[in-house]
Amino acid sequence: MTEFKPQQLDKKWQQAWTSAKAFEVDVDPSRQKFYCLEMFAYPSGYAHVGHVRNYIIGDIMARTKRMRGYNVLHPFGWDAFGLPAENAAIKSGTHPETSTLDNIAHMKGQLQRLGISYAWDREIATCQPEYYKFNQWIFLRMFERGLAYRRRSTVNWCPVDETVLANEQVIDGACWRCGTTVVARELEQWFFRITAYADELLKGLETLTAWPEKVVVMQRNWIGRSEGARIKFPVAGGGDPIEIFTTRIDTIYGATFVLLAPEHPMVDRFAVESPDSKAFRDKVAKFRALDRESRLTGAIEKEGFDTGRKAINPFTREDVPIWIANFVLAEYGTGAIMAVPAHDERDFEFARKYDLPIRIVVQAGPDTPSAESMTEATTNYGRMVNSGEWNGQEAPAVITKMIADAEKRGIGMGEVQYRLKDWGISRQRYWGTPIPVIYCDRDGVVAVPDKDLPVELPKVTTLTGRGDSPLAQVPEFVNVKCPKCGGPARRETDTMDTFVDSSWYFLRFADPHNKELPFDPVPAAYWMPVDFYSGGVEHAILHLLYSRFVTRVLRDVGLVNFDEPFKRLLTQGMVLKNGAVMSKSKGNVVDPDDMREKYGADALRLYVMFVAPPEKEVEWSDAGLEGSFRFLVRVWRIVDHWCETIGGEGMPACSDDCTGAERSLRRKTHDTIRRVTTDIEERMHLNTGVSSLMELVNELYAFSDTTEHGAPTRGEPPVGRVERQQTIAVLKEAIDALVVMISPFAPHMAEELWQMLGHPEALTKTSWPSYDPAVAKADEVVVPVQVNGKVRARVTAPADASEDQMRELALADASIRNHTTGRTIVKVVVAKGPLVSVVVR
RNA sequence: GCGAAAGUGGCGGAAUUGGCAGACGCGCCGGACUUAGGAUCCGGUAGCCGAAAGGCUAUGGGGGUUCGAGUCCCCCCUUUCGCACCA
Repeated sequence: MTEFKPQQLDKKWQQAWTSAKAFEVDVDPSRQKFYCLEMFAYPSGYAHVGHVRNYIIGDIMARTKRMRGYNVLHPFGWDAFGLPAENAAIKSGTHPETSTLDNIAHMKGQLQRLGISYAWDREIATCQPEYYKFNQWIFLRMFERGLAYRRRSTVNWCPVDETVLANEQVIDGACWRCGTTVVARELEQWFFRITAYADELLKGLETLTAWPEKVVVMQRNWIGRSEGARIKFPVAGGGDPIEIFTTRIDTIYGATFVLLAPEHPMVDRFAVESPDSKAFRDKVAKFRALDRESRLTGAIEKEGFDTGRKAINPFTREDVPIWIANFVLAEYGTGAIMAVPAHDERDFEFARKYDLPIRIVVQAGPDTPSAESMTEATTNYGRMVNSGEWNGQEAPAVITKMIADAEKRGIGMGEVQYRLKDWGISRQRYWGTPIPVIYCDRDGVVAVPDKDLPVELPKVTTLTGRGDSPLAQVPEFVNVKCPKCGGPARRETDTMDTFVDSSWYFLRFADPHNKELPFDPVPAAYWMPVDFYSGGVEHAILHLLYSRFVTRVLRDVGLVNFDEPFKRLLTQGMVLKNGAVMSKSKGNVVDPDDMREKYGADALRLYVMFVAPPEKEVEWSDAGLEGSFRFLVRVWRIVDHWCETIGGEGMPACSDDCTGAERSLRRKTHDTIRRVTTDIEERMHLNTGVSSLMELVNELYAFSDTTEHGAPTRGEPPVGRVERQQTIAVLKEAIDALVVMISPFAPHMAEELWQMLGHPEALTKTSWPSYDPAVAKADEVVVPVQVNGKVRARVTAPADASEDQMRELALADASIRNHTTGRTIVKVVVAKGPLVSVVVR
């Protein structure tokens, strides 16, 4: 009897794997590859069980696929740039690089102690010049293609902290740090033209059949494609016409006024031309401020005012008033809309408030409400009325015709609008990738030549969090010679959004040490795309959309030969403690190191997989962890009990000469192989995979009870011995399979047991057991028999019984006869399952 | 407000294609072993009626389709998540 000492086994086998380089891999075109990836980590300093759940999920997949014969790439890295490290530096004075590298070292240790099977030779950290050099390289390729460009844009600005805030850092319109109301500020910003790929990103979603539907829908909505028309409304009194965007040109005869966003360029002209331009301007200014706040805080009362000007509806040729409204968005469409109060809820609300005319032009139902009596807009498609020559036609068919008509008359055109906007990547921050651009008075915006990459981040020692970009305060960094003319020039001092770093790191893993290119196309073509990607659903849009975009850009650059980087996606649920997400500030963190010290890495791994399916949120339970530990001890004990008798090489294989109990154990073994394999590989239901293994263990205990020495008990258990060769063979088959299949979950224990069973080769080199359907097939089946939908009896039938045989057996059963005598049998259904259903009257 | 997902024992959860509801685990109850048991092994455990055999009721609520519904359809309730004036 040997004792299960998980802490010792953890160390022993982790060292063995490292020195054997068990998880390092190379390109091997003769073998099928499998790229298993978990979203890399922000090095916050410690990983709690919520984080490591994701890594364990990936590790189950990686370890299983390895034993299933695949050449498995399973790398890990660090999303090492970012605000928290910089903010910590402002507070504590520790340089972000120091704290980041310390954090990485600690977290790496945590993951290694959990036995996650990473190819650590491929580890990357985005804050290393060797990595971010290629952020810059990719930026330059995008710059060359016009996909990286500069323009003024409005940002969130905190006037007290004197810095730009990301949208997520604005809480109810105020700065998250000091509570000051955020103001809009115009800044020159770099953008990536993701909108150029909008249609492609949308279409590509259709190919992502192994992604959660939810994520696909979120991306689709985020891209927000809508087809419509751009229509010109001439302004009475001359000048440029107002262009509006609409998806409902079929309602244009009901457009009784036009609305402009407060930021619309024409507003300033109207203000100048207004009789009281000061009052006009004041009202606009109020709206502009209000509008910004409304978008940050949510809903706000619709307000507007009449400009006093008129536009001409190009279809009705009527004069319609032009108003300015706070709910019209400047950044969507043309920043101007035609208002159709009868058929748009928002326009209806606005028209009622300001007593503007309402005209019904679509008859959606049999009732015809009057404009005066209607209480809400009717937004459905329907038959057109009050629409001149178009009367009687119906949307959506008529929409194409009307757009064609508008095009013919030169007053408009069909147009597609997206909700998706270009990706602003400038950050007025220190801890990120410098944007590789130089500004020269003579040559303007000049790209840093490839040979000068990387533009290294200088070591700034005093970070205050105030003022503009910290890099602007480093003269040695800022002042350079223009690469074109050699004259004095200035470097760009903004850094890149860290989402740039994470939008291609999965490609770098294919070739992580390349000094010339982000990666060589050949290994990338072998390893990519990622076959299995898991991570938090919070990245459903940003990271995953950016990655899909950058992958396509690199395809157009010629580095990759596919469109979609992630074949299968799993969004794992969070681990809660006391009903809340774990966080340092809440003090409800479960530290994997504590759990591991108490129960060992395997029990923790097993518990986290057993408690619920990976997608689901779970509540942490110490008792549950204890239960998983007990199960491992139970496995240990039964294997230990038998290993002397069944272990070693050259043992006989199972034959057909089985007793009933042996048959039944073999059946269970093979059925378990089938279930566990599909649970892991196909369904990713790791919890039911574990429960199948538990059933097999229960069966092994029961089987052991039938042998002369009984099941193992604590104290002085007898070593399990049997004489019969077939019993030994059947036990060996079951126990070997059990140990291999439990190894993804409990790799340290499994390796030790495998060794105790006398196998000379490490488990990491072993093949997954194969499933024999003939063995798993039962000799006889229990057939439930229903009478009028209720199970009244169970009859035993041969496994290959015909429908007729089953029907006869069912009707002959005594208790079924009790339910059928004196009644008429209307129908007997024999269903697959099998199951017999009798209908009586 | 709109959209999506979910709701199953005391608890976490199973039920793969419309076919035996509650696998597996936690907890609880009992037995064995024991000086002892908070260890281990074995057994029981949805609720109600019944001595038992057996029966009845049960997958948020109400209807429906079907020989048969946790699963499909309609209405309602609750929870969670996403979007939130995108014209």
